[in-house]
Amino acid sequence: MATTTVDVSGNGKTTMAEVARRAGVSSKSVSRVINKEPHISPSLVAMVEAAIAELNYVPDSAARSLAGSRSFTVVVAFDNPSPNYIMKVVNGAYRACVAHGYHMRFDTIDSQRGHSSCLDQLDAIIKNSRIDGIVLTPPLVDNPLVLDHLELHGIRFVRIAPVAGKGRSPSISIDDAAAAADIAQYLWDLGHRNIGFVNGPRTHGAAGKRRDGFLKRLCALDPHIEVQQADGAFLFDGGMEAGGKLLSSKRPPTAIFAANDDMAAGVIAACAQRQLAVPDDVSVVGFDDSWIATSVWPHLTTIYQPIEEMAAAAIEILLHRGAAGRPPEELVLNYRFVERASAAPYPASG
Amino acid sequence: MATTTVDVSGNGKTTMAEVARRAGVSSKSVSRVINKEPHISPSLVAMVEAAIAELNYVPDSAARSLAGSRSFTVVVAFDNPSPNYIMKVVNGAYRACVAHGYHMRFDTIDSQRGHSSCLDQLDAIIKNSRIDGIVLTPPLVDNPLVLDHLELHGIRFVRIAPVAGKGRSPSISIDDAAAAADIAQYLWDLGHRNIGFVNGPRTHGAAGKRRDGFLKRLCALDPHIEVQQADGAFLFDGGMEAGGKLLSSKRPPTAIFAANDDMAAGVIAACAQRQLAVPDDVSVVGFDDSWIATSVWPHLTTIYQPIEEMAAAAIEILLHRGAAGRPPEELVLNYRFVERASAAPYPASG
DNA sequence: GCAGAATTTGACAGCGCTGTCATTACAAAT
DNA sequence: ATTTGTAATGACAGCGCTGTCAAATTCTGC
Repeated sequence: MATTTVDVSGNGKTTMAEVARRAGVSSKSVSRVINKEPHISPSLVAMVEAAIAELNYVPDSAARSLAGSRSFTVVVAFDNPSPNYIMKVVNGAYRACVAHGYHMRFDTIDSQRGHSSCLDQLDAIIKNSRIDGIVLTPPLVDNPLVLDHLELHGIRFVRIAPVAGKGRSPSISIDDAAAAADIAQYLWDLGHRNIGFVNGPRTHGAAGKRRDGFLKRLCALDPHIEVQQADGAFLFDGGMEAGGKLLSSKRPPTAIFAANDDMAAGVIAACAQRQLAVPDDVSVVGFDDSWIATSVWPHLTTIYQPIEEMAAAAIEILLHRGAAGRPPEELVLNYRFVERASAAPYPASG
Repeated sequence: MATTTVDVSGNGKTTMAEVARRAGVSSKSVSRVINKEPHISPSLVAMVEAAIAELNYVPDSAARSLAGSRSFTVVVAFDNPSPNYIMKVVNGAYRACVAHGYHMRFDTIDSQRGHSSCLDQLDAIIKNSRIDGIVLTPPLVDNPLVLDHLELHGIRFVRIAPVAGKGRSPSISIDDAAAAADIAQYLWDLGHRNIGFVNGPRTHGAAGKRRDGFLKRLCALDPHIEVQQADGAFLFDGGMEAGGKLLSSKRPPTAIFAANDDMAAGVIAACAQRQLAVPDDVSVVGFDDSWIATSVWPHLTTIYQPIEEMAAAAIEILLHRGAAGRPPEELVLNYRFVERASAAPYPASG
């Protein structure tokens, strides 16, 4: 098909009735095609779709939600300390929503404030105005209370990077364990044999997967390896403190893998504080390829997660489920190892 | 057929007709009160408002936009490299929108791609579906083409931190010049006499204001002072490069003020590269108090801008204009000097 | 072949609100 | 007292779409 971009000159508010007239059918038939209702003939579909394309018709979501039962609104829920992560998710989800004529809301659920508060916040979101679905991000995705509550209220949801509750909802993730294993292998191949790990919060399932994948590969490489670990809560300060702990142990590691970039940046700061050069004295690797990965020196070697795509995919699944070809319930997207300058061979060779 | 009225406590499904019945008036009168139309008696207002409160009524925005001419959608437009800044604006604007039952869209306008492209992108936003207003953020706010275009199309807009085109729209800002002057004074009081400045992009008006305020105060303190400057484009790498330039001049400054935090972080990295300790050898001050301010070591001494409040205020002005007490057209919010650990007395005393 | 079922389409009535116009009430002007 | 004007309210018709129901059409099986 040629790229027939119909110009919007003067256009702007074509109605369903016009499309119907153009296609020589009733407006209800147009509605049926748009909503992919069952029992419509292929020829009807063809005619209507042609008319829609010719008139460059876009359904009015206000009218749709007034007449129908759907709100054309989905919400993206967060309980995450990193604005970089949130921003990417919001961006990806937002674009996908706009592309489908949906509205996107986003809300923060502070699960630190206890179970009941958490559910109250959830209630506020779902009762406020009936929503068509919700995208959950870590660490909300692994909170059984939240999942129970959503199921109880019959709210459809899609989860990004869940660890627990497999099968309770469609999900999008990357293979965190494999990515962490890649890092382990990378560091090993660089010659490092004394490697430290900075863990994320316990509530964050993906952090655990990264840890497991990392440790498992290291154990496979050397069953007797000892990996020193410290917790950093996914925050810069936590990473700095954890890095300090590792670096001042009796056997300081020559390489440290932090489960996210913020903590990796903190580890670099801890190195600087001790006059240790990165990567010459200590190699540091992060995870996420977030904004901060290139806002430290040296730029972080890290794992790129296609967060925007993941969020967009989550929206797609939320919106298209029940339609013709049902998309896979558990989508795993590709990560990418990003080699920058924060890790180097050991012992330093040049 | 039995309508299972799964009642929600109060909220949920009350219609305007119910409110009207409750108040003993016509539904149109309720509508008038809600929309603050002229020529309504105080007694009517009182009755209707009481009924609204008792029934916990919330107007349905889908129905409102279908029936009326408004879309209940505002857009926030960006052309900004910093996700931290965007995130804060989005957050503040979003909350304000939700509080008023409005939808928020946000879009990026890439003005690097030339004038016509820039206007095309703007057109796509305002033609897509008629919007009720637009919030402009720097550096879009000072782009005369954008302003002209918006005015031409009769789109109302509010600007955050504009420099040029005073009076062309309501605006929200902080006193960038005064804040920068505070920093100059602070550094001066610390004993620094050789001070460098890292500038933001030329297109970003506020960066210029910071520069001017900073320089002016320094000149007032010492008319013969020489301030070395470099450009950093508001980015980490740019700041690092600019810092490097300053630091390797024949007369390296003992203190550097960067026009935003990202560049300040870059300056710190440049110091580290040269084995210069911050703040002992070099003091560094940033601007914005963004996420990165506490994601570097030492944490940045900087200026806190109430970005979320500014964005929320922008939305308020956009939505309430024309209503009773018209808010001030040029709102100036307070900044706050945030003293952390990246600046110290010179010469170092302890 | 024909009753009964399933498929495919259209007519029509609202969804909850606002714009328009008609109507009332009452002050000011003639 | 009558006209004129304006403030204050209501009746009613849609906005653009979908749900319901009925009608037309095409299949089934026996």
